Amino acid sequence: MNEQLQPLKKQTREGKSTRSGTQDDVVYAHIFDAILEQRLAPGTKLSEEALGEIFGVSRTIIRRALSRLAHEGVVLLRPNRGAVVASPGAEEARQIFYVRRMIERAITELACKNAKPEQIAALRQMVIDERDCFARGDRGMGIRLSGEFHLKLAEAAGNLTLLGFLRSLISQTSLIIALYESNSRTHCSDAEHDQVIDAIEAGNVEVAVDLMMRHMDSVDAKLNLDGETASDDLHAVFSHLL
Amino acid sequence: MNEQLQPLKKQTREGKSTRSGTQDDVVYAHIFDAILEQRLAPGTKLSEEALGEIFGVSRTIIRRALSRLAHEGVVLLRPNRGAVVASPGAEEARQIFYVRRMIERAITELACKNAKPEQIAALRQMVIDERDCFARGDRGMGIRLSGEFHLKLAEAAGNLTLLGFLRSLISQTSLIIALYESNSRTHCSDAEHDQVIDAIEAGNVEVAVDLMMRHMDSVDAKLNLDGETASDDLHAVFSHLL
DNA sequence: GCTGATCACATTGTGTACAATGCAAGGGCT
DNA sequence: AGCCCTTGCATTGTACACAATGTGATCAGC
Repeated sequence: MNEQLQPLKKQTREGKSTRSGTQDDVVYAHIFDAILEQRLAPGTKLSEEALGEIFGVSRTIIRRALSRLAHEGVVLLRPNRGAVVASPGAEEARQIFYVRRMIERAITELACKNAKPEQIAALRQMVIDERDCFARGDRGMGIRLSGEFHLKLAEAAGNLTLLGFLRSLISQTSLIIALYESNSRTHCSDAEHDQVIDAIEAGNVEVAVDLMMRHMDSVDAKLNLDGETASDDLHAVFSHLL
Repeated sequence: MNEQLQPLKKQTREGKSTRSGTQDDVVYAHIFDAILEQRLAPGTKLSEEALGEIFGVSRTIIRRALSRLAHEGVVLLRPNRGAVVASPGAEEARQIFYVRRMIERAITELACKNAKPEQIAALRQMVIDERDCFARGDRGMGIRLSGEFHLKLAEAAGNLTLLGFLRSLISQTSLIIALYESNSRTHCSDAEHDQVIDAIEAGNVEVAVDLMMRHMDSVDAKLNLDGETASDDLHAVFSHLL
């Protein structure tokens, strides 16, 4: 998925990001994907020079990308110490899930009111893509597509602020899932996504919210935040107060 | 509070921000304050070079500060076109208030459970400071102190994610208040803040949440988002599709 | 032998120069 | 006279060089 390490000098690939140019979007996306796909373990140091050499850009670009990632909570930026992949502890994870649940509830309610038919169609397509991805066994991509489904839903809700918040939440949630997932089963079971769409299309707010909440339940039911997380947790503790 | 426009070269003032060095914090705070105090009108172009000369730092610092401000929604960063002070439209403002109401409800609930006595004491002190500020007629400072009260409350709630979100929301809310406020009366009436603290200290969740929601009501009751906002709104429209 | 400080290296923070892009004014053409 | 193209300027985007800071190792002292 990311074997091209050429200079990628003037890649005009059009991302839908709101940022400045184009290059930092690419770098940002690559690092982000790498984290979600667990090719970058939490606590890993992200050297600016090394990344710059890898992507063929200067540290300026890397720095911007890291800054964005830090603001979204998937990277920890320590002054004069460099950046590391964030490693949220169990308590932090619980807090993030608490907020996400709240946001998702609001989004579901709003989506019932405001979702347009074309947006619902797009959502259904996303579920299909997601299913394909899981069928192919592409784990990292699956996590990301699950996230994008929820983002699309937030888009349909029509509240830009909520959309922005959810983007940040999903980034961190994905990281947490990658960290604490106990069962290797599907993460967001596509059936649940489908059911939510049905309820939204029918405009049934009560059912839609209930389904979404159950969906959230099933997500963090797959995590074992309570128990000890073996060496990972210990390592996380150390890198945390470091 | 911000009259010093000397080079401020090596100011070692220790901010509690999570960012990198120290300088961009200062620049960030100054620009932010200027926006809240309406010394920078919405739509105003924020030239990097000009700001750099004003603050005696290079464009690098300015750029970082603008990036932060953009991420918080008080500045709009247009690729290759520079940065301008954000000018949220009425609908955008309504969405922001909707989300803020939701977040504040959650924070109030959590604060009832988790607030420690020392934090409550700090909150009471903030109300006093706030009152002083309004008594002195310092409008911009008053708006910011009102915001900091809510932030302190979020801190007491003990959820870092909510705290981060509220920070962003307050920034934008303050901007909106500065834009759409109709009455020149007090913004967050300190009496309301005091009542909320009372309820939280008593651990009465129902009352606390109810008071907070009334507080929110009284805040956006002072805004006239519905009617035409005279020339300001028109100007906003133009700078928006620009 | 272990603890302590000092020095060298590596990495990040900042400033500046150059390149690219967008905008505006002026002139030529229709 | 109006429209379009070209050219020049202003501003942002990027890269690089220097300065500051943190880290680790070596060595002296207890």
